[in-house]
Amino acid sequence: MVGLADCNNFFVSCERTLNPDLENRAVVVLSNNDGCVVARSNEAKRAGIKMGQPAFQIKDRIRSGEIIALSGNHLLYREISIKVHDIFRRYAPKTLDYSVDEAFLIMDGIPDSQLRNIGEAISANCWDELHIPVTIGFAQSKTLAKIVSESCKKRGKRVGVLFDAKEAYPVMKKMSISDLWGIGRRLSKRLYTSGIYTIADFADKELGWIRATLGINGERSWRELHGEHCIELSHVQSSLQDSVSESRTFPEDVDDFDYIRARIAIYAADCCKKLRAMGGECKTIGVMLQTNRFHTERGIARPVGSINFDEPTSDTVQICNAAISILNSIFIQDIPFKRAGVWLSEIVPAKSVVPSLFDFQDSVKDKAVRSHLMKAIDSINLGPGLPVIKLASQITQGHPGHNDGYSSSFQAPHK
DNA sequence: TCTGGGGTCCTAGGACCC
DNA sequence: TCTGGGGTCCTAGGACCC
Repeated sequence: MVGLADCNNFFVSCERTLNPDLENRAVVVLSNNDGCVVARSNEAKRAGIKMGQPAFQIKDRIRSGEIIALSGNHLLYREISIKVHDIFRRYAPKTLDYSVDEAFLIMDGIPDSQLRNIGEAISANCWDELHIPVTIGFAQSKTLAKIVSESCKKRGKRVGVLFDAKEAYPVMKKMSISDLWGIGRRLSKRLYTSGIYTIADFADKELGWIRATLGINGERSWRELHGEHCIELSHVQSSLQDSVSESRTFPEDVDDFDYIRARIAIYAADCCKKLRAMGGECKTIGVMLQTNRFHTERGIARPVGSINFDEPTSDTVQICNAAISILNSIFIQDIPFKRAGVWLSEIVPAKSVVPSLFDFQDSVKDKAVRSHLMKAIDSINLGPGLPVIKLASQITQGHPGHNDGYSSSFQAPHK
């Protein structure tokens, strides 16, 4: 059996731990630039606020006090997330951290009769110690566990256990196909045209048709609904991610090259910090620019470029230089951009890096010195907030009206 | 006027190999 | 005029998740 432990309305619940006045109120948490809704309390859901809804569409209801809107505090969420996952680990033989607010509990070797009690204990501990409400569903597959936990939330229950896949049928009949894990907006639209509206409709369809229409992922979902365990989460089991990235939407369209160059340098440096923190080095770096996807009158542009390094690296100086040279090659004069980002991929463990056959003695030594330099920078910049040490290329004058925690880094020439 | 960010996986098509 | 078959690898794009 596998369990899905899921925090209810996670970001809002985190905010409530700091401010009890938010209890029983319609509360939403907003994305970067206070752009759109990324978390809702039950009261906000009942008030008709949609996930991802642009904040400007509800600004009157926010101003009137009917809805409380908060800017995200992601450092807080990460801190609480770690504690919640620690509690999960106390009770499950093995866990797979799936997201900030969710984990799968692999209950191998635990008698079925104990599952409900374990679930109750986890939920009670999360509430007593952290004041975070958690719902847990147990079933024969991850997909079914998701369905069980979802249905528990709707009924206001904390724990659900499903021993036989067939018992899920009445619930699946009431759930839209778009609520099935692995079926998003596009695929559900396609399925509607074939007369599949509920998860039960999907489970009733013959497997051959599913395989031909949706490929291997559809087949896996179908099998999971019938109680077969077949979705693996390879990426969460390894300590090394496949890629890291940093990107931001600007508050306004920008065609100022120097401004964008400074952003790119900052994102690249932040990616490097993440990369070193997880003990990796990357072989590839990419840079991406995007025009405003809502202003399509003049068409949209999404220039991207990437570079492969001869040797895996996590050196901020080298990676920032590469990022800026990519930017130089993809930047388009006089086109206003709304978003920019940097990603690092083909990540390998730092230990396993073998010096190239053509690495002469000096460059090996140089690499060792640089590695010490990066460690020193990371330890000085330890912790949240603005970096103390950075490359000159990361310094920017900021941009009017832009406050994302970076712009204040350069205030006066004498600094 | 105002619309997020960070990830993973699969597939189709092209290049290349013998 | 006629011009093979089977395999791997890489990449871009599309789909999904929270």
